[in-house]
Amino acid sequence: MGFTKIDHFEAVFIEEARIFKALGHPARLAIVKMLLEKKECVGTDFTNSIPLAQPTISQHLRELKDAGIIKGRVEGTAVCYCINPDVIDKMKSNFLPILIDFLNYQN
Amino acid sequence: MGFTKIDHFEAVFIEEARIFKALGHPARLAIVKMLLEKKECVGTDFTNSIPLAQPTISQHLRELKDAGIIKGRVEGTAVCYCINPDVIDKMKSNFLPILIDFLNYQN
DNA sequence: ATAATATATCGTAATATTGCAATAAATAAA
DNA sequence: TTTATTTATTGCAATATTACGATATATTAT
Repeated sequence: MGFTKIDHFEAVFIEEARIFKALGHPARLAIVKMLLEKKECVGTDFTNSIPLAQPTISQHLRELKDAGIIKGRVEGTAVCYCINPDVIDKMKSNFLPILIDFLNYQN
Repeated sequence: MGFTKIDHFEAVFIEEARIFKALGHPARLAIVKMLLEKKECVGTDFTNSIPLAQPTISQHLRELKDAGIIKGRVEGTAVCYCINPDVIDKMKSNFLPILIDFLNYQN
């Protein structure tokens, strides 16, 4: 079908999967890594370094925004993007535990 | 189009996005968390606790296997699944750095 | 050999995702 | 006001994903 039967899963699982999914595309990963490094980027920074058309990049930016990973604020004709500070807490509560479980995993 | 122009992105990015993508579905996240906790599960363990049809779960298991996250070994009529030990290194090299970048992020 | 159990595969339908050209919208500069 | 710049939206085509019933396969038990 192409949809996810999210109603059956715990809310925490769905939220966590949502973040993983948002990071599960090379272009979105590139965007996030640029923001982690440079703190702030405008749209042209992405269109200049990511080999996809501007509307496509705009779409990926919106997906990251919908997932709560980035934020944008209008700055003249440009939009200045940054990591959403709220996502840090999500990483602490969701990502950190599962990563630790992976690293502690004994065969 | 629905396909990803992976040819333009660095191999490391693609590999990393692939892992995130594989974890980006509640059912697959549930499978992985069960395996991290119980070390070993057979197929019925998943079909008993995840509210999806058996073929659907089998499909998710294969995706996790294709992404290199889990392994399966035949055990009588059952298949015994576990975390692929190789994934630990992947987590160390891909997952850990970006998580640290998130946690160290200063606004 | 037959039946039971467990998993995988096939076929198919519905929905989602990815990508881009064209265009709109919004602000800044001339 | 007109033009340039930057971003978002629309419309569309192609491909991918999700889900499940039916069925195949493989092993074990009777």
